Amino acid sequence: MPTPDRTSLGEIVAAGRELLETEGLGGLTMQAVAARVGVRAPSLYKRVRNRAELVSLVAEATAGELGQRLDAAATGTPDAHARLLVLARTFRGYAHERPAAFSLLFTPGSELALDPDVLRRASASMLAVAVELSGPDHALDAARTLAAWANGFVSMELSGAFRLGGDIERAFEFGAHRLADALAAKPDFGN
Amino acid sequence: MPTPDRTSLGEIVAAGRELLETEGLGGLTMQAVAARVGVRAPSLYKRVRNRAELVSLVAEATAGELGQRLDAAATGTPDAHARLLVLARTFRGYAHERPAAFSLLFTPGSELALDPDVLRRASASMLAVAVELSGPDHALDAARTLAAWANGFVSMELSGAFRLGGDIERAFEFGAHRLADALAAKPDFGN
DNA sequence: ACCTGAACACCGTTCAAGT
DNA sequence: ACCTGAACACCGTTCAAGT
Repeated sequence: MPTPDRTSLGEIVAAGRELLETEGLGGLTMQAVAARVGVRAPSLYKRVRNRAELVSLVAEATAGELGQRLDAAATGTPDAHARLLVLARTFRGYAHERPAAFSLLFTPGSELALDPDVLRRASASMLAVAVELSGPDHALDAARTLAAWANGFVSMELSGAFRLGGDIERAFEFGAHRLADALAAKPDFGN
Repeated sequence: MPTPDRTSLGEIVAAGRELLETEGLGGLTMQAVAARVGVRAPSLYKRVRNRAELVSLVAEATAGELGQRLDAAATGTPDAHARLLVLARTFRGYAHERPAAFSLLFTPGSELALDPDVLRRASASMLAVAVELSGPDHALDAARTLAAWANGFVSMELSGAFRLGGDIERAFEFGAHRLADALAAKPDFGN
């Protein structure tokens, strides 16, 4: 005897994202998600294999949203040097807006199962600016340098690792400007 | 009626570090730690307030060890430019050696309670090389740029975020060399 | 075909009782 | 003074039984 669905995968993932941001990853429990969508915990297993898969879907949604923000920011800044600065600030702004989601996405060794296509789209704008700045030969190296710095800076900032005082805003701008200069194509001396 | 101690805080932290590396953070349970030191779980609460404190102590031990490695590597490389490269490679080497401990230490938003003194010592060698390279005015900014890049690079590497092929070794060396150049003091144009 | 209560294994943590 | 079993609240997950 078929029954009308009382929830959906989209609703479940949305509930997971809300709980992540309000209660932290520890508060993202199957029971809390179930309560939020008006169902009992065992019912979630009809849409999701287990909690790990749900957490991965939440992270994937975050990656997609971050990628859209970066794309939107890149559009309308034709100059590559200026665009790198805009991308860096947008990346950091998103992390401040959704710190828990950002932490989840960039936690090292997290065993997340993310769709490669979503990841590709999320990093496309950074790769594009790297191609323009440093030329095709070192584009991948340059993109990885940029992504590593931005990710590392915001991760350390969010975890309170910058404890020696000073102006964090200024440190970020310093890094962004120095990187934009450093990644620009240089004459090739053979390495 | 006093009883001879059957374990110690040092033994407990050591057991925690072993479990972290072999079983992951999820395998670092109070019961597993207790079993490893030959005691029952409730006894651990005589030495440690709760699991969160034990995890913080494990992370702190990691920070201390990493700092020692960096100090040892810095000693004996007087040239600042070369020393930055050595420090970066040592940092990455340690992360590869103890990936789970590294991940724990640098997980953003982890709520770890770390001794500020241990953290200061762990970052001292990076700060010193930044002072030498970029002068006192921008030393803190430069150190943060360097630490952010190194941390971000290794974090992304460990979480498998570099999925576009290419030579990761080369990307690391590229970043290290470009940063060493970029952080060197430049004439001050007023910003 | 979806939803549920009951059950299981496993956590962290507390505490009275042992020695 | 340390250690323990028992107990509690809370997880994730499975499954037979309901509709």
